[in-house]
Amino acid sequence: MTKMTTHTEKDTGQAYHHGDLRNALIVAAAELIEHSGSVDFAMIEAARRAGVSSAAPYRHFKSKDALLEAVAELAFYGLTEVSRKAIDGMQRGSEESIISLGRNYIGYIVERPQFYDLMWGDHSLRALDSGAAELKSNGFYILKDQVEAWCEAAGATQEDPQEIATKLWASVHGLASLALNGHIERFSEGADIYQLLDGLTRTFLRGLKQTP
Amino acid sequence: MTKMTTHTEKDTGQAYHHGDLRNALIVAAAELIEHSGSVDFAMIEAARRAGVSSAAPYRHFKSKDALLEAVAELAFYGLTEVSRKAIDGMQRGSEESIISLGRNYIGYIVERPQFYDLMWGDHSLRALDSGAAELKSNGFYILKDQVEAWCEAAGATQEDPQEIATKLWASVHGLASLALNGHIERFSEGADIYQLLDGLTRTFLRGLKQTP
DNA sequence: CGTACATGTTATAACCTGTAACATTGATGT
DNA sequence: ACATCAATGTTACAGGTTATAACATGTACG
Repeated sequence: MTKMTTHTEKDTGQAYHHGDLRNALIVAAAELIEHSGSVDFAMIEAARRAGVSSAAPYRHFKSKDALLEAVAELAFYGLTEVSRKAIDGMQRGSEESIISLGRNYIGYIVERPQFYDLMWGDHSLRALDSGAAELKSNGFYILKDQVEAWCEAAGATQEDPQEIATKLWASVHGLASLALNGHIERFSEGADIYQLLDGLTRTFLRGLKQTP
Repeated sequence: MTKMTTHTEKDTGQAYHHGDLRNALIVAAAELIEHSGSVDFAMIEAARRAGVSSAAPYRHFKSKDALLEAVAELAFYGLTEVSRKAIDGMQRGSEESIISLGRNYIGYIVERPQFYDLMWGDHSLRALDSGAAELKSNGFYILKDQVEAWCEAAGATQEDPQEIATKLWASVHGLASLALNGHIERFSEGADIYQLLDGLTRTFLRGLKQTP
């Protein structure tokens, strides 16, 4: 049913009554979240932005949570996009490309603090059943591909690349999460989060190259 | 009406009509969160559990958010407690004690998924001004102490122990966070999260011991 | 054309937060 | 004791929110 975020309407955008209300609501909700800093906006506000009545959104979304889930999907789509760009032109499997992915990941989250809860908060708990899970996973496979190449080059084949990628992902995700809560600044005074990312990644990869 | 006569209060706890309504409400809220799995309970429900009317809670908490913040503080207090126990009797600065702290941290989070948003979600963004920030930090210093001892023993003094602790914390926190979202199971099928923690920590520490 | 159906509107039920006005009780000074 | 006061609790309610029901309309399509 939910086929990504696109309605696959006529290209004019003025087909039915509104034309593209579903997408208009997603955009309106995203703007409201970005502006107000939280998901505590009223449905009628999103509807108003789209120029429809308060009940109209419920023709396209079963609940407010469903609308928020659609916004989250949009955010994950954007994350995948910028991730691809982050390693564009870089050598596959280089430490620099892995770090670039991490830097990009952190930047995406830190610059959109309002969306963190949407993407990894309680909403994501309920959203595992929908087809959106695949969308959320795309970014991981970009990282996994780089890690696989790195493993081949480094000869560290005793560990599963998928597991290594998961560990790297978790580390970077943790840095971003703590940064949002202000913990990075509090404990590592003056330490740039990107510097922490760089050091953490290189140390971890160095540890991998060692034969225990 | 109800005679809750548990008097374990400090100076802050008043013993007037109810006796300990503030704490009773915190406990009631925590139970409701644990039971329903989210913070979407009604204030009147917490009030009912404490045996008071719907408006009574507002004599002790300015808003529902304030009550949730108090619950979060309780959760952080509990985390610090179990963290202390996790390294009880272990050798200070050993890899095992660091891993034990991580295992304990992950366990605490994974066993209380309902509390994650409360502790690290959007609420924590607004709560940095209150004195609760210190309470939230106590757990970190337990880790930092172990890392400092580890650094001395390992002779890896070229990096700031506080920074190392921050990196370790971020890694473990990321693992816990991803586990809550079901990502660990999805990508590292069959991989126990505690096994990931163990491997990640040991690899990172091994990388630290290497002179770059 | 005319019917079917998706889409949008108005009205409204049910619920929730937080405040106002009033009631009660324990503490305190004399 | 007694009066008084401030803290605590209660009832009533204003304002706002989600979601549904009943109704209306325009688009597609035979």
